[in-house]
Amino acid sequence: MGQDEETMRKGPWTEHEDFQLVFHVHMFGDRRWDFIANVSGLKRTGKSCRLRWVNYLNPGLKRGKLAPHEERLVLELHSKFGNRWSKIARKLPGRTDNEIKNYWRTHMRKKAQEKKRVASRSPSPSLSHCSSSSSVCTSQPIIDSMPMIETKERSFYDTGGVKMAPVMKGKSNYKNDNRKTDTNSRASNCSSDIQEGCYSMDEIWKDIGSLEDDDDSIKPVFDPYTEIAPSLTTWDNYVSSSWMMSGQDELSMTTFPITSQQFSSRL
DNA sequence: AATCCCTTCAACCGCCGTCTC
DNA sequence: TGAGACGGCGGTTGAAGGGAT
Repeated sequence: MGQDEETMRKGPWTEHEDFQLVFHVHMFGDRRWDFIANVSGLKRTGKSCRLRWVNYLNPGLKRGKLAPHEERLVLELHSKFGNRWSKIARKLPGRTDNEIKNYWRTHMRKKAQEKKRVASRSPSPSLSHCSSSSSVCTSQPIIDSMPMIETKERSFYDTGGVKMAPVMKGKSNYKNDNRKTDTNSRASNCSSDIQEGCYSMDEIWKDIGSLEDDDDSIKPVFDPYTEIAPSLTTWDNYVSSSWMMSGQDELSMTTFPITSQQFSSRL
């Protein structure tokens, strides 16, 4: 990799970075992450790009709480596969391994706490207790040595309704971005708009679509919604003809087909 | 109103398997 | 066939939100 480790950005992604990543995945497919990391001008590792895409930006992702049938499926599959999160995730379209892993940790911990509480209250040593609303009991230990912290009682399946916007959840997804200094852009108001889903990925995709309409020099090589990666031929043709790869390594923001200004004006 | 504590989840790390040369 | 590069996976961490006190 051409990028110096120390110049690599870490931490939360900004809207602009997301936009860049989405654009480049749209162009090149979701396979060659190191290439995308270099070409996009993002100071991120290929790994980081992949993770952001897989766990957050992929348009095929479902957002919000797991449906009851999904919860049951997770329980069933976990009893079958254990902590093979990616394997479990594959059975739940639109859900990521990270999401399921987090779900398992938080909800199983709750369930374990509840179990513990019930056990300590009831003199009965019965171990057949299952969470009141759960129809599935796992046959193996619930938690892998999870620390038990006594908390307020709450039902394991306390769904409480989905109150988050499709993409922007309760808290901002752009923790350390520079919108505070960019007072003119729509992004500058984003944090207050977040509850209303200020700028969802749908919108980003829409924008990318309209950009392509505007400028016929930018053509996707695959349809992100079909998740078909570009063929190698297309890829190579594209690379050799569209980008001036002579400088290699660094196709920086100057070659990014959308300028920062255009980007902010679209926000 | 201020502070504390708990919960959530995005993102990082390290390891391992696969691919490419 | 071996080495290096890369991608995928599971475990873990830490920032931020929000409820409780």
